[in-house]
Amino acid sequence: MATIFHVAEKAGVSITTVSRALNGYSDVNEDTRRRVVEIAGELNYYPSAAARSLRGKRTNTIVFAPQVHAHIESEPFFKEFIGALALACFIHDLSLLVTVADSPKDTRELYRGLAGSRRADGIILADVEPDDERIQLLQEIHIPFVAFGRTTRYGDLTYPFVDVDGAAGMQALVAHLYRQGHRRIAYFSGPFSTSYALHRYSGYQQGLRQHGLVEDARCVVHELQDRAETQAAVARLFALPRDEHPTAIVASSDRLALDVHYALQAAGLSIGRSPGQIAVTGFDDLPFAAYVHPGLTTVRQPLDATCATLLDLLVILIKHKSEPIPQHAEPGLTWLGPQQILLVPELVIRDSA
Amino acid sequence: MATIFHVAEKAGVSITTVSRALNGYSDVNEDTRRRVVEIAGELNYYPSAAARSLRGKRTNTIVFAPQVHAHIESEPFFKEFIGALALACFIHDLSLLVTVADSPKDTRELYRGLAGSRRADGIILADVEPDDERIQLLQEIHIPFVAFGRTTRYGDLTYPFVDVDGAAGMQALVAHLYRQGHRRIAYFSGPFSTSYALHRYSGYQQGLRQHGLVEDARCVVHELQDRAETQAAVARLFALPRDEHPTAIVASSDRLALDVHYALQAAGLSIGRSPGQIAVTGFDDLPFAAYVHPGLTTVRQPLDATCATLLDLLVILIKHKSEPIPQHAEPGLTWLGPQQILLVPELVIRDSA
DNA sequence: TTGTAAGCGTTATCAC
DNA sequence: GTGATAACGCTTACAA
Repeated sequence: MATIFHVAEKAGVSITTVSRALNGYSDVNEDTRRRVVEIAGELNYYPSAAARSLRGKRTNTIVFAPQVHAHIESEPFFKEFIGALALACFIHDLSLLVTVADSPKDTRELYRGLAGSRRADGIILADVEPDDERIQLLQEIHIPFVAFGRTTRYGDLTYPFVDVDGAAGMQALVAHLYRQGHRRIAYFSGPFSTSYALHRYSGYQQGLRQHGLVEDARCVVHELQDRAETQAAVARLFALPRDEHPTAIVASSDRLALDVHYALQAAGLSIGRSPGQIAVTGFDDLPFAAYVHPGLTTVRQPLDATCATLLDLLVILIKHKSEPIPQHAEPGLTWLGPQQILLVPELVIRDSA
Repeated sequence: MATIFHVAEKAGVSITTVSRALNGYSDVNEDTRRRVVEIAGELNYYPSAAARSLRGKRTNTIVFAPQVHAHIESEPFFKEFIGALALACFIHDLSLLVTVADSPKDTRELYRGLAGSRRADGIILADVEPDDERIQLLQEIHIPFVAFGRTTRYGDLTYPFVDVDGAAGMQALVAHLYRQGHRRIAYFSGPFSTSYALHRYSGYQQGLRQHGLVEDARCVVHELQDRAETQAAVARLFALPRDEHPTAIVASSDRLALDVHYALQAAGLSIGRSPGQIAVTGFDDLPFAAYVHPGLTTVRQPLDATCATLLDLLVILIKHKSEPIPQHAEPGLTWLGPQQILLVPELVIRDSA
């Protein structure tokens, strides 16, 4: 494998000159540079990543470290996320390292290891929990990071994040349902272990309030874990007196909406916008949302924009370490605080609601 | 950030001793080792990955390098794949680097760069094409790799791969349909740019032959690109004389099966196993397959086993570089050649067929 | 059982 | 414009 020495030798110059020629320094004779570049090509020379990171302080690598393995397995959304992130990294000419840890303890160990071994310049966090202890850990460790998602205390605990405004998305959904004539709107949610679940729920509540509707505890179900529980919840809903049946069910995610979908069909209820049908909505706009029948009305997370923004932020943090971040204006983007960006999701209306 | 020097200093020993103590060498006094380990813990010391790779010849990193960006975006399967691979890497204590390249030319450049910069010990290939030029490139470059999927000439061009037996899966599907009484079985396929598409199709043909059925060119559609094309193809199918209508449609992937699903419903045709309904099958068993209604009968790719096997193979290749691979027997696993493994997929029967 | 020292392939600092 | 040379943090002969 060719090293800088081989190139230097063949070009008849010193390694210093090779390094400078290849790294675009100005104080190199143009002829020399051309020769060096050409020979580097012939020899198939690429600088050793290890030597570079050892010498310089950059690895040009960032880590995507989702919290729990369970998510990577079961939450289809995070698969989408990795794909978009890989693309964004490619654009930024960064390598993407993907790690998984099973338990919170492993996670701590993982982060410490990542920082200690200087394997990466920065970390992208996901699955942020309402009171995520990783934030503090990373701040202690002193490694640049950007989270996808907010803790509940993001106000005091100042740290960089990008989040999609789940509350706004849910409000748009409720407004849409209201316009369609719905007055009894149920809400189904998965576990509240991540904070986006909380935001989405509060968006639903705000949406109701904005239209003068009152939340009915019997129509709100939290912590739904699997399809069986969802089926039971749907059954309870339609065991209510007939005039108290909800006409729409808002699910906290597309995944859950599918379960609702299934449960309704199993219960012999029809899904859609026509009178007599039950409206169903999701959140995320996963690929299958367009494919189920009827097509799922949902809220699209701007995945590419999210990943691009995450990386933009992270790259700045890595470069300037502690300089303030310039807050530029851009449509669909709100600054909640320094380095704290909120993106607006988009309502996607299909036939289910 | 703590280095080996800090640990050595605080422990009152030389850096050699620290290195040996931490790397589990036998010729270190037990007391010394304990002290070193303890101090390393206190100081939060982790060896620098860069220094390690520079000195030793290992990076403990492998790359997942799917061919084309388009796949990462549009082929849901590869998202699943990354998740499973990340987990397998975690188990092997390896870091997983994910890269994407847009064009074949970029891919060449990417691989050369990966090898040249010694960023990783090995590569996992995916999206293998019938006559994939990357195989030869990687062999020239001399970097250990294992492919997920076969070229058509895998017999002569000896290279390591793991593949799921698509032909066997399709045969099982056809056999299942035959048992259900189907005699006119259509086949819909996406582009033949990857070789698994070819294998699946030939499995369909073999399946027909095994049951004395004859392939009807009018019921076989290839190179389906999007939903519109699929809809048109379905329309053509049912524009045939009534007694020549197929009673089942075998799709080459779950993704395509969803399009078929959609097209049939749009055409007012019902999907399922009852008389008068059209049977539909997929391939992959993506998460949504269980969620669509009716549940999609399909073939499950053993994803975890695939990734585990890929890594087992790759790790051996990295370690022994050129030693022969021991071919151990295991259920559901066939050795096609040295370092060439075929895994058997599993029929998953739901309500769509 | 422990320490000394060489070297992995870069880039940055200085001198020429 | 160019070239020695030190340093980055580690592992591994070799010496003690």
